[in-house]
Amino acid sequence: MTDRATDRPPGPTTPKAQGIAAEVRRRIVEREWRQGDRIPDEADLATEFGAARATVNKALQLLADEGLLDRRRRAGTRVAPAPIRKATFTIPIIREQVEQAGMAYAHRVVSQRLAPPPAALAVRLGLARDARLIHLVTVHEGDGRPFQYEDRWLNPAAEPELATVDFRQMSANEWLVRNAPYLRADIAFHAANASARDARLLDIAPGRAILVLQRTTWNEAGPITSVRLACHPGFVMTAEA
Amino acid sequence: MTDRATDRPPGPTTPKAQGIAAEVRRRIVEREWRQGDRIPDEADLATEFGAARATVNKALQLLADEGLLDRRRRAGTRVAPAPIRKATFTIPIIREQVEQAGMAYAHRVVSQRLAPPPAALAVRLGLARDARLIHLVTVHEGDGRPFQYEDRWLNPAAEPELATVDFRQMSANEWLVRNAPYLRADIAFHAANASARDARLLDIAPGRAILVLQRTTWNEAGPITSVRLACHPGFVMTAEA
DNA sequence: CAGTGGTCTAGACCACGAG
DNA sequence: TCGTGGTCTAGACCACTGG
Repeated sequence: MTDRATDRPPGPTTPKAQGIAAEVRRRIVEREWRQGDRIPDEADLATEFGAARATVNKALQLLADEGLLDRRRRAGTRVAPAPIRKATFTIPIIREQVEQAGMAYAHRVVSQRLAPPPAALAVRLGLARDARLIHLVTVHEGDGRPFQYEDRWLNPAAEPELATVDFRQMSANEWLVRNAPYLRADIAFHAANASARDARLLDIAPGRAILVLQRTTWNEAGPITSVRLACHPGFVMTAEA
Repeated sequence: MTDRATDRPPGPTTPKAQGIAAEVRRRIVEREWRQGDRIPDEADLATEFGAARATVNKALQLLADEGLLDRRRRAGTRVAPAPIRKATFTIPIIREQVEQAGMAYAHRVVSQRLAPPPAALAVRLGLARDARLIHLVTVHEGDGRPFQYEDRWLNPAAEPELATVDFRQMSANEWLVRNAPYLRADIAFHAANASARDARLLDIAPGRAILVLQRTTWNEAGPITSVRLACHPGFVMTAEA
């Protein structure tokens, strides 16, 4: 009997590991196993569920990734005392964001020029003060009205093709998403009162609250790009967990 | 030769699957395999890397989760044409957030009373208009100054213990994180100009831009809580990817 | 219909770290 | 020191879907 299915009569299409994870999750949510409790080890659970240990391992790792379990060698597996929950959101292509909202997308380049990085940026990116970067300001529009505007620095040293791209054809946002896989990204967002410049480019009153995203991406050759993205008032970012 | 180590002389401590993932990632980032290209199937890669197919499978699933690969039965594995990248952030206990910033934490309950949900909330949560909820307004302070304030609705029908908790002892935020594992959560955030009430409770000028989080969590019995969290100006939320 | 990924099993060795 | 999770292997069957 080398096959899992031979001893499971109807066999629903739900993978076994997910079923085990769901059952363990239920026991936690319904307090059958309480915060801090140690739960049976993988071998015991494998017996209970009639599964191989590898399958139980997969299920428990899922729950550990969710933050519901703490797993440590020798110490066993415990229900996390204060589950650290994570939420994930997608980094979209702005054009698709606009189009999914049912609006016609357009973007226009406000300015583009070669320039050395400002001091603060040079420090943050770990670049020399005299590095040659592309400074690009772009407005993304939906139905002809400003939707987001980005103030972006691009580093051709990390991504040589950047020097040859025409950003009027395809926005830097989209070009990068499609062509420049990154290894690491830092993201931060905060609220800000629109500056005079923000207000002008987004066509809103100064002082309006806007959501601002700062994102920097890196590959093995160094920082690719760092961008400040100012969103139109009313923009809502959603996530799930 | 049933052991992986016997045929790998030095064997660094990096798990094999991660090493394979790193190598495939490198080939993608460096354009050896281009967006849309089909890559060798699992069996071939297993041969190339001298690993079992299950190990290769694990590595490729990692990359698929990162959004770098598209995998489909029969069609094979391809480099994602427009990698959908995700970022994750942690849902913290506010007290720990404050303390990690080096401030003394305190919280105070502004108001607490039983009340039926407002119409909009009832719809959003799928509750009857006459449901009995706890409406709780709390201010979280760092070094005696307002840090965040929350306007929260709690549903004892989904979490009976809620009815007996003294939220002056432990904030609802912390009690929930520690005691009420949830199955699903919706999160949204946006920027807002502080209303008169926001301004009063956060001790700031009206109109200041604040970051607002809306979060609703659910368990199998229904919605547990829905909260509007208003953060002090200057608050920055960070994420990684 | 047949190739490819998805999943499971049984067995094994290893690394870590609590006791 | 030794129990527990971490990982790998070889083999197997299945589910899906492109050609």
